[in-house]
Amino acid sequence: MLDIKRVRANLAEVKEKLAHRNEELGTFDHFEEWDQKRRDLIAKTEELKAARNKATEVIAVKKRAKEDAQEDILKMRELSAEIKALDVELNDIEEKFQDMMMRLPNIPHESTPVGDTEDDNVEVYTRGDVPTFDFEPKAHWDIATDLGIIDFERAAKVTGSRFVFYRGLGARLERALWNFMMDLHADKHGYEEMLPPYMANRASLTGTGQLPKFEEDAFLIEKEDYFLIPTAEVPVTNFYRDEILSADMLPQAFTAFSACFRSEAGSAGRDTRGLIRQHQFNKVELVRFVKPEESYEQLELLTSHAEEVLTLLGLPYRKLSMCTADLGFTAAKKYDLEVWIPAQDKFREISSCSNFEDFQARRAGIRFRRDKTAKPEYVHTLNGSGLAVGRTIAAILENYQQADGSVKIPEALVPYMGGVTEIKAK
RNA sequence: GGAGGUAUACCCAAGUCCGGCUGAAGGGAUUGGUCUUGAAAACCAACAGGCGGGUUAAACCGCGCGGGGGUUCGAAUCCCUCUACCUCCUCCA
Repeated sequence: MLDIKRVRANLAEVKEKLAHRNEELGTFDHFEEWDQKRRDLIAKTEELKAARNKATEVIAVKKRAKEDAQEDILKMRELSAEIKALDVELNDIEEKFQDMMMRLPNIPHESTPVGDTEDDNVEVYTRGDVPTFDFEPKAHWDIATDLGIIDFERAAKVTGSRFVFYRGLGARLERALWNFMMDLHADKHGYEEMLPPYMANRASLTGTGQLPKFEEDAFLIEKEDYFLIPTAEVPVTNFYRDEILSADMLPQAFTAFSACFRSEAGSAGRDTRGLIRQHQFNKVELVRFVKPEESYEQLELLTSHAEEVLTLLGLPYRKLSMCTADLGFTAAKKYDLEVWIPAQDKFREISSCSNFEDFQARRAGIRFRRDKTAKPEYVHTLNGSGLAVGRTIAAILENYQQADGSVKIPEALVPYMGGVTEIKAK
């Protein structure tokens, strides 16, 4: 959520900055009107409540002295009714106002390129060598199916479309990958390992920004009103919801493996084949809680941690600075890492690393104190995929495929594969 | 799933039956001070933080006893509801 005072004081500037986002701004046009009405009502009700508090004291004193207070009580009856009516009015405007604020996207950082479409994303650099093949490279779904390590058809039977079975060395490769990633982040990059719940409540999804605007993207367990997490970002960021941390706890970094669940509403027909867009996929997530003044250097750091996974796996990738139109709802700045997918002859997103500044912290109430007597301030939160495991499998299968249909295992993974160096057809 | 219990400030805890000098006793922790070569102990003092309105800043005002709603002139206290935790039974990886 945006800081209401900041929006009020810089309304024209905020409008200008949000205009470059590819987002619906809903009822934002009413900001001034509703903000004023809301504050007027607050002033009025609080004035009456102050009067009520005084009058109540008078009655209490009379009652204690066994005097008659009937006249005061009758007057108070009217006053209370008036307060009640105004409170209803206030709650109504408050609800509309809060809902409007919760549906406003974050303000882009000044270093975020301004743009209108994804074509305006800025390439920061490309790393690694795009492989050349002296044969026609196959798509990963064909490679995997031919090797018998992934079964799309039976998953469709057992569950439905956009689900998958990994089997044999495919399942092993998936497990090897997330173990490799978790070890790298926990042992080398200094993240604390975390294993979160795979369901989260409404307050948590609101805290990280999936709700109220994007409810249709999530799977809901109606009976409990729990959501299947779309990313470990949700439970891990909300770990500190409604808490005040001490400054010496910052920066704090967590890495979490989880399954992720997305309804992919609105993506019908896109990436229908293969591992790129599944309803359930595994991901290793990186989350950082930091002081405001260091969040941009922390974004570079976090992004470099995600990049190192790609580097160690020998996968060619490029780093994009996402423009205002492609930022996502919650981010002030975002880097996407895109891995080379040979059969598609293009780079595809495999990691998103974002600085949310205080946008999530404000929604989730995550604060810190610089010292014992200081006022609490909002932390800045960041996260990034380190990496999406399914898409990494797709990239490995395609980039490491051989003419005979076998796939070499990247060196860094061999120890995690029990020494297996290639996957061959049986 | 069944039966019962609990939720008060950083922690512990009184108050709830019987609504009103309790926005909250008491203890611990913490912070500052006295004493001491230093520390401990002892003693003195401060200690609801937070959110919202308001203000250049203050003052000031409102909210607040797990969350939400209700009754009442007035709610920590009465009623409803939700949530979390605890005990016992049942079931279960």
